[in-house]
Amino acid sequence: MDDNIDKKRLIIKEQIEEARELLKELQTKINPSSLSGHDLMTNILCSVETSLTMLNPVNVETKSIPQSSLGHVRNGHLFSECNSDSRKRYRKPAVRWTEQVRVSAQTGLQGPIDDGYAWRKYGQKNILEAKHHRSYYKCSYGKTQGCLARKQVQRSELDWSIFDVTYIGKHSCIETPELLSMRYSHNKHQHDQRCHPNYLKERKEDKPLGETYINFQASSVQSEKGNDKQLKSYPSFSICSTTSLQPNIGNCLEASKNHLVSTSTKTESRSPSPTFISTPTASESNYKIHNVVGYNIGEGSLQTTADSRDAKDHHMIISPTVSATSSSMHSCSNLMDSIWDWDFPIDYSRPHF
DNA sequence: AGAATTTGACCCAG
DNA sequence: CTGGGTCAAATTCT
Repeated sequence: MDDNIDKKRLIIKEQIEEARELLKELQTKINPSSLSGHDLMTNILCSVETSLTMLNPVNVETKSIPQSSLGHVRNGHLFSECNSDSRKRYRKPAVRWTEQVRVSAQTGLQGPIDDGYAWRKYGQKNILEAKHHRSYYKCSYGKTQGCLARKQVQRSELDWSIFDVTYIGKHSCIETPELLSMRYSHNKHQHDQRCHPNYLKERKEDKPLGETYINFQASSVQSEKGNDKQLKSYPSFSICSTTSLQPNIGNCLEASKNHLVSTSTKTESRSPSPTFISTPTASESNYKIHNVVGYNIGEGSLQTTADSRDAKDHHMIISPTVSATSSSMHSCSNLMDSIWDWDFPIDYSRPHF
């Protein structure tokens, strides 16, 4: 029974990974001057990554990522574009997620390198009780375009070959055509990177390569309905994303009909109980993805993240019967966009899986 | 010379 | 008070 589920998940995962790689390929073929097209592809890629994440909760090492070691984002600094008044106002924490990237002697020079963005290192700290220092990067366009994206890179405590890369905030910068064409263009990218004099040095230090793990971290949201206050915790989810290249874009998003990854909400003290719901399908090779980002609130409904613009209406409901199909990339993108809120309020406790 | 990195000091949430 | 995050001057690199 468990084997059956694992097989199905494996197939779904392979299909989505295939989709991801082909989307990246497609992205490189889009006219770089067409920002909307590129943005669309980026959104789809994000959605695919998210789906992969939901499919692989148990594949990630159960390494503890203590809240303290992940630190926090202070409003004043992260949102430094604010004037001194608005610095004091509450701002939602920026979206934050962690990728774990494995580096090995054998595969160190293969696979996707970096994330295609230009980063500038602005700090390095030794972290208490951590063997390895943490490096701090911000987007190179932070000054010129006010992009607030940051990332932190730290070698894993448990596995020397794994780097924890924590991304904080969305890129708001407009990339140059050169960057756009470089992004997701594996061959060119790898060539450029390897030929860059800094490449070996950077790779040795903080530019992990190869297998990637992504942890979307848990959050707690206090919602108000009338006079009732309710604290809801949204469990984290994680995924190991391998980088296999497959030749066929075919139906990448035809994932598992009747497969649903969901998690339950909790109130106050109860632990969240991540649930993988699966029912048999007629054909294991023909899958369709359901909304995988959401929270089971009972009666067949899923609840997703808060609408940040309205604190009193902290969530929206998505029916699990809505499904994404591969018939239209655009509709898929819209759907995925609807289920993933980049302004998701997040806290930084360790993954549950 | 300009860009990028390093590193000690500072800030401030917890 | 502690320690993670950031700043910015000094240093190194291209």
